[in-house]
Amino acid sequence: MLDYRYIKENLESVVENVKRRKVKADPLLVVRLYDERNDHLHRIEELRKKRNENASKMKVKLPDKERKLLVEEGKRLKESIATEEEVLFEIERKLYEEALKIPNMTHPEAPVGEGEGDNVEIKRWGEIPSFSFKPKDHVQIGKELDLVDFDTATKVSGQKFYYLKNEAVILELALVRYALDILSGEGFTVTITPDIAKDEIAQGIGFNPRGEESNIYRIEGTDTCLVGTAEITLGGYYSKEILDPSTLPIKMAGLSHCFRREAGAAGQFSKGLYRVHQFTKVEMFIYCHPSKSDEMHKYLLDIEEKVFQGLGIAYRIVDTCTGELGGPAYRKFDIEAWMPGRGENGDWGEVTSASNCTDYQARRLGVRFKENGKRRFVHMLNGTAIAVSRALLALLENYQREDGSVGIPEALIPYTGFSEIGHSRS
RNA sequence: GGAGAGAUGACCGAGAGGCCGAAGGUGCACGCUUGGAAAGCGUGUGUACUCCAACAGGGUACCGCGGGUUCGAAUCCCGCUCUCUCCGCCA
Repeated sequence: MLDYRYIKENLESVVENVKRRKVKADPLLVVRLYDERNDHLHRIEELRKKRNENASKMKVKLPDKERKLLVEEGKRLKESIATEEEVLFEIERKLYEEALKIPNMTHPEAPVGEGEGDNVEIKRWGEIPSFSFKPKDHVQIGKELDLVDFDTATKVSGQKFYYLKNEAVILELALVRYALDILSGEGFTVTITPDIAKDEIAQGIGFNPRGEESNIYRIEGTDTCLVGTAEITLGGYYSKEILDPSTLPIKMAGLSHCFRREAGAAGQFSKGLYRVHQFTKVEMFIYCHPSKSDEMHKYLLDIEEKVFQGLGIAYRIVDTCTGELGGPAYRKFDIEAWMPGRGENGDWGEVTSASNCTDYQARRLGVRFKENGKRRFVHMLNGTAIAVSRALLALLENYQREDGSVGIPEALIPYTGFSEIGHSRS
C-alpha cells in the first residue's frame, strides 16, 4: 500500500496514476478519511491526556469528597473516550479498506496504455522454429506420448488439473533443478517454501484472499490460504523485521506449488497446461535498498533470459503497460516464449514475469532497514525463474519432431538423463 | 492432540493497581582518565504517530496479541498466539 501522507501530499499524481492504471480507487476519499481520522485521533488524545491528569491527581491521599469528585470526572472522561474510539475505529477500518485499493505508483518509463495491445516489446531473442509439418499443440503431444493426463485429473480433482506422467515427471524435476542451479550460482539462497500462508501475508503481498474475485484458495476454518506463488512466502519471510542494511540485497529463490482458482478463465488461449489450478514454480525474490531496485529489476530479467536462452526457446520481452500492471507493481517485464501450438500458427505466451514492487509490499508487511538512525522500507522485487507447466508446454511444442518424438535441450540432459522422448518406452 | 511453565526495552533481568516508559546489569555512543590500551569514572541510549519553524520542547500509544474490570493496569480477569518441557501420534 501507499503511505497515507504520501497520498495526501501527492494527491494529483496519485489520482492520475489510478486513472492510468485503470483501477477503481478513490484517492480523494482516502485523503478525506485520513483527515477525519487525524481529527478524531487528536480529540481522543486530548481526552486521554485529561484522563491521565485526572488519574494522577489521585495518586496521593485525598479527602473522600475531593476523591469522589475526581472519580466522577474520570468516569465521564472514560465514557467520552469510549464513544470517540468507536467512531475512530470505524473511520480507520474504512480508510485502510480504501487505501488498499490504491495501486503502487508507476515507473516513469512504463508504457502508458489500456490493455495487452499497449504493452511494448523491447527485445526479441532466438529463432521462431519452422516446421516441415503442421506442429501439434502440447495437449496432443502430451496425450500421444502419455506425458500429461487431463481427463483423469478432471475426474479426480476437477477441471484444469493434470497428472504428469513418465518423462514429463522427470522433466518437471529437471527444470526445477536446472533453475535452482542457475540461481545458486547467482548467489541466491534457495528454499522450498510452505505451500500455505496466512491471509495477512498474502494480503501484504497484494493478493486478496477474501475478495469475491479472488484467485486464491482459502482453507476453510483457518486464516490461511494456498499460495498462488512463492512470492507470498518469500515476501513474508522477513515481514515485521528490521534488516541490517549491510545484508542487502537479499536474494532468495523459492520452490513451491502454486494454486490459483482462475475463475472464469477459459478458451483457446488458456487451454491445456497454459492455465491450470496447480503448478510448480521456482520464484526469485529480492529485498534491496531503494536506490538499487531498478538495477535489481534488470538483474532479475537477465536471469530469466538466461534460463530461457539455456532452454533454446525463442522469446520476446514485454514492458507491461500501465493498464495491465497489478496493484503492487511499479514496473513489470514479462518474457513471452514462442509456443508453436498456440492459436492458429503459433503465438507468444507469457512464461515469466519480473516485477519491481518498490516499497508497496514492504510497507504493509513491515520490512525495514535502518539508515542513519532512520527506519526505511526496503524495496521488494520478484521474478519467475521457471514456471514449470508453461516451460514444459513450450518445451514440448518447440522441440517436437515430425515422427512424434520430442527432443530435450542440451542444458537439461544432465538433469533428465535422457535426450529425447519417443514412442517406445521400455 | 493432552499436561505444565513462560512471554518486559538491542540482550539479561526486576516489577506484583497509582511514585513505571519501566530498577539493576550487559551492550552501544560520547566524554574524562591513560604514553597507548584495558580497567575505572561521568553522561547518554526504544519505537510509532502527532503538535511545533525546530535533529529544542510537548502530547498520545506501546511491557507477546486482542478484549474486559477500574477514576487509574506491565501488574487483576477472559480469549488467542508463540516458546520451552513432558506425554501421545506419526513421514
